[in-house]
Amino acid sequence: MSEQSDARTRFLRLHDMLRMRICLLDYPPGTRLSEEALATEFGTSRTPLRRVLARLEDEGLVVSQHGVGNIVTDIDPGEMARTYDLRRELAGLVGRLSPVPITDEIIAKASGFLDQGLALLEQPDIRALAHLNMVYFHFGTSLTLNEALREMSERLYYRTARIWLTVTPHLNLVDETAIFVSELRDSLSALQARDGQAAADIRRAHISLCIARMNAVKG
Amino acid sequence: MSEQSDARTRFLRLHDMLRMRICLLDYPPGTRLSEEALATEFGTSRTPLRRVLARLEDEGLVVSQHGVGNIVTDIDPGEMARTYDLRRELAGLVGRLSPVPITDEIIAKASGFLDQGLALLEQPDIRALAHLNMVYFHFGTSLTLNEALREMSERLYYRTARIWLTVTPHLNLVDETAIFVSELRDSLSALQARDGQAAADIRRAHISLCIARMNAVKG
DNA sequence: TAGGATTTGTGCGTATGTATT
DNA sequence: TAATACATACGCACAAATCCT
Repeated sequence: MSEQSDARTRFLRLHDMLRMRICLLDYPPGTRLSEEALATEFGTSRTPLRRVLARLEDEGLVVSQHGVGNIVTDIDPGEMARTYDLRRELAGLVGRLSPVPITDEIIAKASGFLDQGLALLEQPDIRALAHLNMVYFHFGTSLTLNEALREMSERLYYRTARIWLTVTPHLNLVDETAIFVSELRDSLSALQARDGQAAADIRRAHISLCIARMNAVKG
Repeated sequence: MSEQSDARTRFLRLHDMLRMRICLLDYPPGTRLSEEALATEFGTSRTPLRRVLARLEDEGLVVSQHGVGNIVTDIDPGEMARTYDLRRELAGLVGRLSPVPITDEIIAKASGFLDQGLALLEQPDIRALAHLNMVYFHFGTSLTLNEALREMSERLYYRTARIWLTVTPHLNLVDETAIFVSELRDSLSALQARDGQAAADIRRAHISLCIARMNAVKG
């Protein structure tokens, strides 16, 4: 079985939680993450938390300064734009490097995402939209067997996830939801045609469009 | 100035040293890296070393098992092949995503690498070749301003650096050196023409050829 | 400028897990 | 199976750095 050691399980859980809080802006840029406060909250000592914060620092989500604190990093628009450029290219590669065969199970998952997206259209919620986008992104990377491509894509996703949430309030939430739903619909169509490359190209195109919308807000 | 805190400087130094030892096969796969032994060697306690080992684990170079040790990871040929596939694509992207203008200084550096390569032809040395390859790789990634692309490329480089060293003994060292020198020569020519995309394409092509040579050994 | 409050970094003793005898 | 040896994981006390008064 895929038993995990207790320590590793806790590490992964804490890392996921903190990363989620950062990416959903529960901890906006500049927030100080106190080791002692978090240790108290999670019922551990500082030591395991320091391991988690170290990884978040490696991932570029916090910076740790001796005598100051663990500070959630700021979002540099220029760097975010360049990171999106790379994410766009990686999204296309998912269809070309070791793509998985499209199974009925995959199509069912895509169909499920579309249902959830349609539900969000009825009852728009930026936080739920961000969460669905995150889960859908993982689904997208699961369509390649190239482990390195998956890892890099996800790493970059979490580094840029926040910028979308900060910009969307300036856009129209309903519009953004509709755009996302149309992506889900296009993606499902491509997968139903058993065309993984087309599905990847659709995600690639939508990243391009997302970049354009964010640039429009900036300008 | 770019002052670094003492702790961070030490962390980076230890991380570089251990990563180098792993990638140059001073620590072959399966080696156990004892926290206490390393702490004694570097004159620290185990705590800072655990931070370094944690990062090496995040990078996929070691796995840490409670009660067992920090073990240098094994090299899975299939995963290495897929990682090389991605490295090849990223090498091409360096020429397209935020490429730096080619300056005389850059050309001078490339010229210096060629000189060092030629010196290695006179006196072949697999270890020196591996080291020059590493420095040249960093030079290659410095030709893009896209930070994420640089980071991902380097991360993947260190993950695959070992497979080349394990395969080369089965190839001909002089031949491999000559191939590398020809890459340096082609790269210099492209840069002298101020064509960064051509330089990136050359690196991309050489990664393809390297994959082919390694596959030939395997078969 | 100096000093105290607060934070992260370090060192070490102990708990916990693993492998071997 | 149990006991022993030895490894990493953890918690805590203290050192070092920073900030504010």
